[in-house]
Amino acid sequence: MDKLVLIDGNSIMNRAFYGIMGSKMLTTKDGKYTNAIYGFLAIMFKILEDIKPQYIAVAFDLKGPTARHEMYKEYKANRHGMPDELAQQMPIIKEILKAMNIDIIEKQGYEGDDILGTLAKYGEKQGLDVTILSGDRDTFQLASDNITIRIPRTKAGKTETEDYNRKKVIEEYGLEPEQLIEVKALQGDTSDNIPGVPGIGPKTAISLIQKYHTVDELYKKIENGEDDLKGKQRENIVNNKEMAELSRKLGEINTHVPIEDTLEQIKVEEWDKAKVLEIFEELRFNRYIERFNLKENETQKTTKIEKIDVIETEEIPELNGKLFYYLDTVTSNNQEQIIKKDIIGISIYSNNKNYYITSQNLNEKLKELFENEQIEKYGYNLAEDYIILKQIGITMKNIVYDAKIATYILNPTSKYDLDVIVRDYLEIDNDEYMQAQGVKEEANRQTSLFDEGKQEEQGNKIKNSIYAKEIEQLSEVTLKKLQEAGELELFKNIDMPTVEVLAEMQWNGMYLDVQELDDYGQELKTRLEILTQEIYEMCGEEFNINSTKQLGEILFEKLRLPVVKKTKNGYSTDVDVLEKLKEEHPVIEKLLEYRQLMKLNSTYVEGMKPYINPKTKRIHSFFHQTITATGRISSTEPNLQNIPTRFELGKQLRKVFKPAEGCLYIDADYSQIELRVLASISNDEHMVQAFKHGEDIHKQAASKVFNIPIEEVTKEQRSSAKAVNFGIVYGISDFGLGEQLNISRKKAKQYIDQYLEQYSGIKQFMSDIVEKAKEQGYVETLFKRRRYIPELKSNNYMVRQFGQRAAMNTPIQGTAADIMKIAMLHVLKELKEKKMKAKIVLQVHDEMLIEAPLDEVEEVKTILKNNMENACKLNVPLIAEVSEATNWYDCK
DNA sequence: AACGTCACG
DNA sequence: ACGTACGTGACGTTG
Repeated sequence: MDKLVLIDGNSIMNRAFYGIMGSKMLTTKDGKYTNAIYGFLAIMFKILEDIKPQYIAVAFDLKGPTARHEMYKEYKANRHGMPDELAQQMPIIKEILKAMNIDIIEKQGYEGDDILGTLAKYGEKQGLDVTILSGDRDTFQLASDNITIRIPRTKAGKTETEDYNRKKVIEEYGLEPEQLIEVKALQGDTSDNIPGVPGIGPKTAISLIQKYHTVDELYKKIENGEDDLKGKQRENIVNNKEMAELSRKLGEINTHVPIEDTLEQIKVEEWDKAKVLEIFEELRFNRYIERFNLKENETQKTTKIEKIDVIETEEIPELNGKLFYYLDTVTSNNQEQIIKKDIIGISIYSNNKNYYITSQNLNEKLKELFENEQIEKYGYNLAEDYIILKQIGITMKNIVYDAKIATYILNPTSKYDLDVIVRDYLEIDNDEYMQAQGVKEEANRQTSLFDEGKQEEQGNKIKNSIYAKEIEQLSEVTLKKLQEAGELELFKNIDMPTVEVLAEMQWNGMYLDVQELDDYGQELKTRLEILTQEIYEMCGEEFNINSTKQLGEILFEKLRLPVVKKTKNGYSTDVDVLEKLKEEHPVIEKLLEYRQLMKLNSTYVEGMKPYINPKTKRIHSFFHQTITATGRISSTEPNLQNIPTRFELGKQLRKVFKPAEGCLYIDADYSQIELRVLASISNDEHMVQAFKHGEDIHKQAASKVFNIPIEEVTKEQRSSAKAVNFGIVYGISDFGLGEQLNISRKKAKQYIDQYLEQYSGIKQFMSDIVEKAKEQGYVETLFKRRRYIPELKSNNYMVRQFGQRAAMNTPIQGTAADIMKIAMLHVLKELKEKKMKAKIVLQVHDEMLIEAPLDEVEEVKTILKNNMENACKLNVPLIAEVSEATNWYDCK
């Protein structure tokens, strides 16, 4: 029997988009998304292989209302349009299908489902065996003996499929496929916003239809009093007859769409191979190009995967001054380690050969390699290696190239798993690479029977050797690209040296007094107990205060407080809302305090404890250099960059962070660094003057915004102007400023207009930078750090607006981040040169914290101040405020 | 896994 | 008519 495959284009694209997104977002060079296309094709090729159909067609939805919207204007009203990243992929998949001569069927006013249904029934009549590929279970109503619905299921990352024909539907639902329409009529469908009958879920709906067969019959029986329904349920069904009937119409797939396409047109044909190849090359779908031999006519550029031959040795090979390496590590359960990994070997790539070194005295070999200042180190994620080596007493020297950092600088808004960057920059698929090596492994297995562990060990050696080799290849490719982008200096002079600074910071860690932390936590917990009881009492019942859902119900339904703001799932109960409700009910104040204490206790007391290293009694946070879009550092496990400071109670926590015995903390803060950067790069006359003359910048802004002499500026006006200054840095919007200052949008707009009128240089800078960003597709910091902003090209207004703000903010935030990095590495350099014992222990964007022995305090203060203030030359002075104290709290 | 909330610069 | 300030990370709840 001939076979017909019908694909629901939108639903499969959706599945593919969300399915592949989690693991790794596929993109082309210029940042276009391709993950949905890739996934769609994977699913389609699979079904073509399985079924080998003679006929195939793909249905897509067109934009615009359908017959269902006419019946019910709320239909799919809860759907927000597909995300831009997906929408961009739709025209491309259609182009590919065209090149494959696969018929695309779209029909204005009809949904994909209707087209599929019509074709399926038509095909069945023509005596074909039909398979519908869809991610949507609604299509089950189409199942018959000759029509099968195939549903892809993602199970633990793997895509499996499940087939539903008439028999399977009856097994699972106990109903004929057509009866599922009746079920949906009662049950409704939240995803399509089909109402159904309130209070009836899937279980009840199915059992009702099993008993009454159809909605029509159900209501007939009720009219005749022949039903055996009771109570609330009967009432609901009776009262919602119209809804049920409407829902039935909405849920039924129309199998009578006027479609002109003939069987002849949907016949499977040969591809236009040249065209398909062209598109696949652009998308860099090398896997598919190979699989379908699309290059057969071209000069056989045999992308034959070479075999990796690993030379196992105890000796260090000839290196030519460069070490391309990848450490072989195993997880350690030694809780005293900062990074719980132990080195068991090292893969080295040199002179086109792969070496794997393991020996009785591996550590000695490693020391010889890594402490040798003559050998340049090339690797991946060296900050981690730095610590792992440090744990066995080795200090890595001459760090030159980190593939993670290089690719981060080339594009700070993507992912940097080694396998991903290898695919992006070398066009190598490591899975395939490994598999190709597996053949050798397979052969091994037959000659001698190794145990499982040995096999795995062998696999790891090969894998690590592939990595070591790829690091060499990556360095060639990315250094060239960095040069082309004008980012090589940034890479060499700023970001690479920063690797060591951050690794040192993690290694040093911050000491904290556990006893004091515990006492602090105890006080919080005692107070929380009391608050909890008080809140229960004032609300007249016990509930989970941490649940916004439950809290919302209590506040806005039980206590009938006015609803200030909504979230997409219900009532908002955030601080802004609670602050506005303070006068309405005494419980609000308690809630605000509860929230504050809860945060402090769970995040900062309990959350901190597990990270205290039992041996050093310190916290060794990770400082990530490749996370932010702007070049800032981020901190995790735990985040030490967001320890409370704005409110006194929270700030107290900083008292538990202390320097070691015989040491002091020296803390240095840049004053207004972002506004100074803005002044400098915009070269705005007034702002530059203000900073040159050491004026109060917010006060000056107030005098300009409110058009009054500087002496007459009130506290409130200064604080409003401060908010405007912040807003400017963020890429201002009248709404945002209004929200922040609790003033009308109109008023906020006045402030902004007045501000930009006065600071005309800033106004100019803002429009120039957006213009430039649109033109080039990226913005740059003073030190040439790039951020691509594809959002500017979006068809979505909101996304475009965001792109504009990012274009304005990134040069400012990013330049400030660059300056801080420079300052840090100069500070560390000087400390090292002078052989001082002082250590950098923390960076918080514009703040640097150093732990210094008493006798070094004065010198460290000078070093900090000098290096921070002279990190670079701007049109305005850079000011660093330095303080010292016996704990972090007292650093002012 | 996503959301709401809240901590920081 | 829509829904917004930039950049982060962690926690608890809920689906």
